[in-house]
Amino acid sequence: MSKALIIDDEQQMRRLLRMLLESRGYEVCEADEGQRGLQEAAFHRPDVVLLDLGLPGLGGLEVLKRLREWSDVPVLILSVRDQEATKVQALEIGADDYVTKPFGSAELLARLDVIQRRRGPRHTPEIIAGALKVDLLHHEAQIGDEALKLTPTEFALLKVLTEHAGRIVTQNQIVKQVWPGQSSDPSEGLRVHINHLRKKLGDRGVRIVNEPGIGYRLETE
Amino acid sequence: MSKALIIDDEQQMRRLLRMLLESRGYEVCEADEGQRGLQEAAFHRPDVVLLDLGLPGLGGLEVLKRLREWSDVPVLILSVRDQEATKVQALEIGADDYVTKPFGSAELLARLDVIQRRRGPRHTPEIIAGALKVDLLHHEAQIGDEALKLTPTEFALLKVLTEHAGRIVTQNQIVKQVWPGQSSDPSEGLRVHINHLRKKLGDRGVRIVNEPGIGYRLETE
DNA sequence: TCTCAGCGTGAAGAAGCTGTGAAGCTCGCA
DNA sequence: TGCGAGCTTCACAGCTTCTTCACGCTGAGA
Repeated sequence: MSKALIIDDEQQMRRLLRMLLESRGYEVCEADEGQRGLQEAAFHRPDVVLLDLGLPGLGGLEVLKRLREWSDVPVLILSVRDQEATKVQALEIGADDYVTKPFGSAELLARLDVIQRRRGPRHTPEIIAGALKVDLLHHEAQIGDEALKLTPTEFALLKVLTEHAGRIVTQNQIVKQVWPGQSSDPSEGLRVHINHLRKKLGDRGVRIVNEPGIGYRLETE
Repeated sequence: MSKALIIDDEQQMRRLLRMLLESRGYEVCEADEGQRGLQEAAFHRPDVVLLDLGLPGLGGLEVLKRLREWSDVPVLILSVRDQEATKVQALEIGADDYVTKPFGSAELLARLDVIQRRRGPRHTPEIIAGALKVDLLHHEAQIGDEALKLTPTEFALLKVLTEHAGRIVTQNQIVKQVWPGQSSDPSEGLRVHINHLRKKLGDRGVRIVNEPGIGYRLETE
């Protein structure tokens, strides 16, 4: 699942974009101002950034320039300005696309797909913790050179734990990510899946530790 | 120096584009019709393609689709049509950008730079995995010396699996690549085509393994 | 020692997914 | 118009995975 960062000062627009992106399965974070946008980008490591040009304070182009100093993340510019010079400038600084408001939602989503697709097929997103490697693109996990055969739920569970390896993840956080949009409480089933996962991890230097009353923590040697 | 291929039926437009591109230092080749465009692409191996949608005969979208079967070359669509549905379709099939005529020349050049910035073209018209060879240019597949007689859908399916041979490809990824720009859900039919493909592969050291709830994996000996 | 909340574990039914044959549909072609 | 190849849809059996339940264990607190 991809993470998107919206940097736009208009709340209306942020809400619209959030709805659009979430309907596509994106995980969304927002910033209403340039400086904060850069912080969010550094913290959340989004897979794609939607950047408004007309920001107060630190302008959109300036944000883009600073972002490009340390990140290759695909950036789509949103702007009311339809002047060619502005577009060219943004694209030259390192934007991946430039869409003028108002825009069609389907086109926006399609262009988002394109700029992420273009990132290069060789780059496979993966999380590593000790000897454990979780390959998000191929839905595969392995310890050392040995592949783990996991069911979809077990994989999602391991992913959450590995993302925060070494730190406690609360049951609430786990349940929210593994069973999104669930109304009934699956924390009963969580125990069962933790059990299965532990068996499959075996005794190979990766273990799941319970923190009573709080949640679980993934430990590696 | 980059090579650019222009596929457009209007001579006026071709001349304009050629001037523009050559002023930027591109080496330019042209085609006035879709079929010829594909031949030129295979022969000259351009670094970027400018494709007009309104081609007579083989339409622009069809050209794009066929090109994408064996090449990752960046493609910029030029069109007089400004309808969102058309744009979305083109982008989903594999276009890298979509510019409506009339366009600003500086913007066009900037967008050309962008789409070349990221991707290294795949100029390998065949994929090999174990005893299996998939020839993308000629639409042929063979195991050992024995040719497989495949339908277009089966070929596309085998192509996706072979590109990631040994690794899981999710149903989502498969569907996106085999049925690009499809709105209805063909994952029902996916099972059927997998079934056909398995029968044609037979027992010759190449098999398709299901990973329940996730996708499929091509295994070779 | 008793009680109780939280956790681990096995088992079984429910729910969902896959393989497969067959029927219906579309489209190009003669 | 009829034909055939290929694609899609449907139904259903068999299998995998998920959920639920029951029960035992442990450690903290009274």
